[in-house]
Amino acid sequence: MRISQRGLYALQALTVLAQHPAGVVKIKDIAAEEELPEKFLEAILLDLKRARIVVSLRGAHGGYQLKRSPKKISLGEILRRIDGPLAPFEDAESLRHRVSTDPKHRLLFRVLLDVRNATANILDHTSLSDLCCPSRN
Amino acid sequence: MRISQRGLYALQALTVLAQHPAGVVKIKDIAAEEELPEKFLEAILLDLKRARIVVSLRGAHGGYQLKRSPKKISLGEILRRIDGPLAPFEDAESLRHRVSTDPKHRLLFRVLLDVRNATANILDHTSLSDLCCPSRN
DNA sequence: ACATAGTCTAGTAACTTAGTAGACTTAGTG
DNA sequence: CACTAAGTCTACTAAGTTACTAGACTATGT
Repeated sequence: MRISQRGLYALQALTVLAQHPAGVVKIKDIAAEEELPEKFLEAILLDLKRARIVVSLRGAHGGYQLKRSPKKISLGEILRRIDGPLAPFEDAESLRHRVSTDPKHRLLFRVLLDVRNATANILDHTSLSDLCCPSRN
Repeated sequence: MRISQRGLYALQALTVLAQHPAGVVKIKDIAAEEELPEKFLEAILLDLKRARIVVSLRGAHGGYQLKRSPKKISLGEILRRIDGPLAPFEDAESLRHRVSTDPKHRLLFRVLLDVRNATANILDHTSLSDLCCPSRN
C-alpha cells in the first residue's frame, strides 16, 4: 500500500476533530490548523462522512465532528476508505489468477499477503486517540 | 509501498533465472515462460543489471543470469530497486518537515515507520530461493 | 558476413493524483 | 423574510506516473 496525500490529509483532519471532542469544527478551521487546501479537504471530509466516520452539520455554525470516539476509529479503517486495500498489490484477483499454474506464484502471493497482514495489524490497532492524546487512552 | 507491474515482473523474471542456475536465459525465453511483454521486460532486466542483481551476456547465445546465489538476493533488495523505498509514504522528508511543529505528527510518523519496518522485515528476509525452491534452502 | 541477442533513445496512450471553480442547498440570526 | 455562513455537488484540469512499443545500434559466435 501507499498513503496518498488524500489519505494523509484525512488523517490530519481527523486528528484535529479528535482534539475537539466537544463541538463541530468548520472545514476552514481544520484547513487552517493543518495548512491543508480547503477545497480538497472538503471532498475528503465528504468522503469520510459517507464512510460514517464523521458527521456534518450544515448551515451557519455548521461543521464536522467525529461520529464515534477517537478510540473506536482506527487508522486502518480510514486509510482503507481513502486509499483502498492495505495490500502491497493492486487487486488480489489479478495476482491470484496466476497462482494456479506455478507453485512459485503461490509462494510469492503468500509473502505479499504476509506484508499486508503485518501492515493491517499495525494500522487496525492504532486509533486516532493513539495519535493525538496518548495520555488519555 | 505498492508493488507495480514492473516490480512484479522483476520478481517473476528473477525466479525464472533462479531456476536456471546453470546457464544464461534469453529475454525471449523468460518472457515466454512467465508471459511477460518482452520489450518491457528488457528494460526491467537492464535495470536489474545496473543494480548488480543480474549479469548479461551479449551476442549469440547471450542472455541473463543471476549475479549471486538466489539465497543472497532478497525481495526487499529487488523491490527497493524497482519501486523505491518500502515505506507507505512518498518521501520521508516531506513528512518529516511537519513533525517539528505538532506532537501528533510525530506519533503518526512513528506509526508509519513501524509499517515500513514490518514490511522491510518480511521482504528483506525472504530470498528468491524461498520463492522458487523452498526444498533446497 | 550473417544471424542472434542484448542496449539505448524516444515516444505515447491511458490512468491517477491533487487539486480548483462555481453553482446549489441548508440553517441560524435579526 | 432577507442575509449570511457553512456544507454539498458537479465538473473540469494540469501534471505526473505507468506500462508499455518502435526502432536503430552494438556485440558475439559460427
